[in-house]
Amino acid sequence: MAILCQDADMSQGHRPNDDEDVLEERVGYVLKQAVAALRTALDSVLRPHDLTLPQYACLELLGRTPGLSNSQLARGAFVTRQSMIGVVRGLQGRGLVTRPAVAARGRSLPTRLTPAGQALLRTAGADVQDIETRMVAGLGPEQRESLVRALSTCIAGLTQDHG
Amino acid sequence: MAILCQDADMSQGHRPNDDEDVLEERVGYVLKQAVAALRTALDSVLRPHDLTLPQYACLELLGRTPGLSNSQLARGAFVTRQSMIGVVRGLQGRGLVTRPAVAARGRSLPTRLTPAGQALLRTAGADVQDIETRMVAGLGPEQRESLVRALSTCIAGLTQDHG
DNA sequence: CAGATGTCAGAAATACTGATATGG
DNA sequence: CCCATATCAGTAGTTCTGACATCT
Repeated sequence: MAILCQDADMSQGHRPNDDEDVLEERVGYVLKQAVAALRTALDSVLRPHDLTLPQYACLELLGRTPGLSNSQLARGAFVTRQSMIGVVRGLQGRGLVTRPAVAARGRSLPTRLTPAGQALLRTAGADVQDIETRMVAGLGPEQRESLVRALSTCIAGLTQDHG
Repeated sequence: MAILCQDADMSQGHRPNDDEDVLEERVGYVLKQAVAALRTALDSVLRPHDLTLPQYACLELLGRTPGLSNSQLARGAFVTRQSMIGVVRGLQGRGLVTRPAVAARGRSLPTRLTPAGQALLRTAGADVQDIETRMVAGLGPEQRESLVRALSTCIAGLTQDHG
């Protein structure tokens, strides 16, 4: 049991022992805590740009890979397809992305950044980059590498088949 | 820029170079991916117990520290106070937690597990423990320790003051 | 007075479920 | 037929914002 709990006043009545299974419990806990902190920091720098995190993620994905479909964007931004429909429409209404009205091939409607979308991605992206830089500022290159490797191992353990 | 994106078909047009700033970008990315995988796994084992993740987090927090207030539970479960009100009421309606109607001291209404809540926490907690065990199964003890340390460093970098 | 807490209300974004339809 | 896609509808849980009252 672990996953969650914070610094409130958990000090009373718990007192981890620095060993046992406490360690493995804390992995899920600090994982969630780290993402919460990252989320808060990103929200604060995205707000001045009038962008939510899913919206920014959408822009970044399109800047990296133009022409992604709605489903691809949804998977990439960790939201449902239904939610991504609203996100893309919001960006479309602000003239940040374009989308063909009819599919040229299949059902996919490839979305692309407009010049305005590219400009916003550049400015907002710089602020986001600052956050990420600050996040890993306390880690050396090899520590960052092992962090990414360890997290990838965790992901693999969670997503593999088992029963 | 990074934070997000998944395995879809990002292979076209990106091709990370294994060096440069790509690494630091991937930290936010794999972080989010790991939490998403963890969330999915937890949801699936919690569903048979008729528990959402916030509900389970609430039970676990109360099992660890009986008598927590609504605000403390909210912080610990990474949800807002308003959301935790609904979570606690749901658990209260199922007879899993108890809460005094009036505050004995101050405004805090300390919540505690009922015997039924303790029993459910034991059974559901075992399933959750399995998930966490599977998540870190591919890591050695020292790798788990350095993972927790690295994440804590990231949290510190994100939460410290800066202008 | 400031600060933490408990609660309420309304608007907005999101998730979940289920359903329909098209295309490979 | 199977699967991925795009989209819609309804319900529910969550967030955000703002507000008010109580207690330390």
